[in-house]
Amino acid sequence: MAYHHGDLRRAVLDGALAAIEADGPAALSLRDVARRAGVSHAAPAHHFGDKAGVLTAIAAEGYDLLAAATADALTNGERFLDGGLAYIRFALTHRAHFEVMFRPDLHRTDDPALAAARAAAGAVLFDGVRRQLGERAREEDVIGGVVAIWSFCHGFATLWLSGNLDRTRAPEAVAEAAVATAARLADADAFQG
Amino acid sequence: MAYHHGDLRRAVLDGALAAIEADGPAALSLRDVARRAGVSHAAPAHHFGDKAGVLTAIAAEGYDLLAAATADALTNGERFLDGGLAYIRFALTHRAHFEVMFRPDLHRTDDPALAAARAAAGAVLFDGVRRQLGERAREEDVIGGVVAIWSFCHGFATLWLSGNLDRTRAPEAVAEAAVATAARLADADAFQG
DNA sequence: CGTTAATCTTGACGGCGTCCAGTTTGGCGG
DNA sequence: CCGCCAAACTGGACGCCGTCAAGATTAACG
Repeated sequence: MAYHHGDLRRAVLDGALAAIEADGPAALSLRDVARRAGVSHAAPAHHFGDKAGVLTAIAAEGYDLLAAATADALTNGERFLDGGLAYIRFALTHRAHFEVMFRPDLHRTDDPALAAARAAAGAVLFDGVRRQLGERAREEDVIGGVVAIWSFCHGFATLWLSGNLDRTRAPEAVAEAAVATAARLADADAFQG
Repeated sequence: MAYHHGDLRRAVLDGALAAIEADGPAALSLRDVARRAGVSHAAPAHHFGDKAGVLTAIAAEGYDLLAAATADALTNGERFLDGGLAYIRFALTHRAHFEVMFRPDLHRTDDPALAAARAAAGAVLFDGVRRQLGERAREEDVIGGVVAIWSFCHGFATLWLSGNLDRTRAPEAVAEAAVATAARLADADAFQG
């Protein structure tokens, strides 16, 4: 085994992601990750400083991936919901990233790289909604739209990942059906009882 | 210090809840909880068997509290959304419970008491939606309504708790504004681009 | 080719969850 | 009122963890 690993940083991230995917973020052990990477138990700390550093890097990477995944759908998607479906698809296919990103107690929220990645991903969301609503849309409506679609998609993804939704149908189909139902209920003034 | 604590079970739960509220579930230490309860480090295990046992009990208690909190609003609420606002309010005021309930990797998901509490809370949600839609509602629509309102409210609560939403306004106001915006967008066929 | 900085190792420390054998205590049958 | 049993709790041990400090190894560059 070479003294220098080559790309230990990447290896630690990948090992941590695999471990989180398997057993959740709580069960992550840096020593185990180091062991699997064929490296001493203290090596990871040299690249990330800290366990929180590893999770911070994962969260930042997650925001980058999320921004890339949603950017297309939100700029080119035909429907308001297409960006949302991309969000859901990201959460389900990058479960480990997703679970770390929205757990502030696990990482250093003041990390500059993380803050930048988060801000960029947020900008993608806002711009996409603004574009859907047209340039003359009131800022108030943009915010409302962002909160609405973000909350729905985030909640759906979280509930799906935590096993609270019926998984016999495809997630996209379930989500679309829910939105369609909600739209019909809104039309029928069901929200006002 | 008396050899018998009196109600150590409750003391452990309360101590754990306080610790989770302060630093998140990942930072929970049974030894620390025992210390604060004035009891030996191995005492909690005698009541819960396990750290996962403590978290399982917290999750079950959370589902009971959630069911109670939403039952009123969903049966007596005038609007479809009232139950949802109760859900959000529960999440924000019982943050520790909420954060454990939806993290299956932290507790024993096959625990009978937990499964029963979860099923009861789910039944409250389903019945509330069914009542809002009328007895003649198709099961398909009930499911769609449940997924829609549950996803939105759960996502909103999660995003709020993780610090991703603007907290200068009251959560209920932000949530209602988002729903109103989404309803108008649905009316305007904005979902279809 | 030598020096310097980055990379990694080794060992130590305290804290953690969990198991185990032993101690104390409340409560119940007599 | 007493003795006894089961429940509650203690104290210590074990292995694993994250983190720190000091030293060994290597890559890169003048």
